[in-house]
Amino acid sequence: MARHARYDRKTALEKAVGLFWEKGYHGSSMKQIEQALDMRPGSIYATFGSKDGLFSEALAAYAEQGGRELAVHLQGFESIVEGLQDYLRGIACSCGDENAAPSRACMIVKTLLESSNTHPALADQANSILAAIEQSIAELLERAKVKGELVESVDSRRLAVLLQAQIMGLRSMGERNLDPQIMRDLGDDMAAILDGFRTRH
Amino acid sequence: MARHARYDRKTALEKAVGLFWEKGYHGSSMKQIEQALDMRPGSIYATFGSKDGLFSEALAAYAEQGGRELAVHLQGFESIVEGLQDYLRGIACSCGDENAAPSRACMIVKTLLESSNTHPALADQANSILAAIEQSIAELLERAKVKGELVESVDSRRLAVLLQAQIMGLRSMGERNLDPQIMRDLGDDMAAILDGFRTRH
DNA sequence: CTCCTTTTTGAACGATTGATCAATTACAAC
DNA sequence: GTTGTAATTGATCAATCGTTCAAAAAGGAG
Repeated sequence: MARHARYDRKTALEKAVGLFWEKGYHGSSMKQIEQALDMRPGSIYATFGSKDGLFSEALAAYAEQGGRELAVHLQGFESIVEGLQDYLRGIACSCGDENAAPSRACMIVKTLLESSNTHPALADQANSILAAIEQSIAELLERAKVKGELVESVDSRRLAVLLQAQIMGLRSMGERNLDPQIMRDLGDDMAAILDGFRTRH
Repeated sequence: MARHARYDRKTALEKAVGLFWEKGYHGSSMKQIEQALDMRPGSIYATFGSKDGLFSEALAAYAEQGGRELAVHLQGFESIVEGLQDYLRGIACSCGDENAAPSRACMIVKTLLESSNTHPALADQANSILAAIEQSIAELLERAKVKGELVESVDSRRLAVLLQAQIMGLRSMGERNLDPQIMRDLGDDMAAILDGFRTRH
């Protein structure tokens, strides 16, 4: 046997997520990456292959973590719909916090907009992730429908797209650094949109 | 007197908008800019000062054109609210067209997300433009309220933010290249949100 | 300790970045 | 045609880009 790696792959990836999420793909130079990961070029290339490879893995890690967070969040709610509504309000609130995260906007959307006409491989990856998220939301809504939380006429896929667009808009709006109260109101208003599809008791 | 400029400033700016809108700030190199504008570096720098200066002017031109398009669009409608609803549906439709525009997503939002943590000057400009658009929408909604199209309880500013977030989400979703019918449905659903604030006769 | 393997290092690579400027070209005035 | 002014050109700049690799360093096995 021989020397063991000084760097934990997972830890390094988390740091990469932080940098890429904050500055984007083109906005993060290898020099900044070396500093953020505290790794020298050779180690980075031996571990991740290329800047593209590192970014791709970072994006995947970001998406996975985001999915986990949503799942955990929903566990705290009896009602799926109320869980989703609170999720929207939570995003709106976190956009008020200063320095809570590297960026308020979603890294996946940032990647999609940055690379759609310059870096097809990254755009494809972002698109796949967004499609998967949409699918997850659609399944959640379908379950909510079966549970009787949503009216029978709801098209789960269609409502999922509407909901995903709300999240995109909300988090992009967060990048504007508006007054926290304005953001809270926006979160409430978006949550209220779902009320229009709920069953009343 | 002497030689007159071979290039029309306005025409050059339109071409710059096309390139920057498509590829973003970091994604557009001076070489590509030279090609797109059919101008050599010296002429570009003599006319616009720097890449930053050119981008800034291009972004302003984009915003102005967008504002004009909204105003023209609304002229075709008796009802302000119906005009806004049709505006949303129009965006959703144009996202279905292939190659209709350099990009489906909004150049202002692309700029905000790309530069918020890397290029403060550009981010500030994007933020100012978004604030101005929000203000315009708020004034439109206020007029609609006075006209009796919207219920008395509507907070124009707050609804303007919700509406702007819809546009952001809708156009970002457009970048996903979804089925045109899905996009049309999304446009309809977003337009329907406004119905909740309308007065019924 | 001596080997052997693996990881880390940091100098260096060619390519490309945004930007500059002296030389050239084109036009208007006289 | 000559002159004067302004615009255009394209080679060229230093800096930075992502990437490579030979050499050094760090452990486990014998």
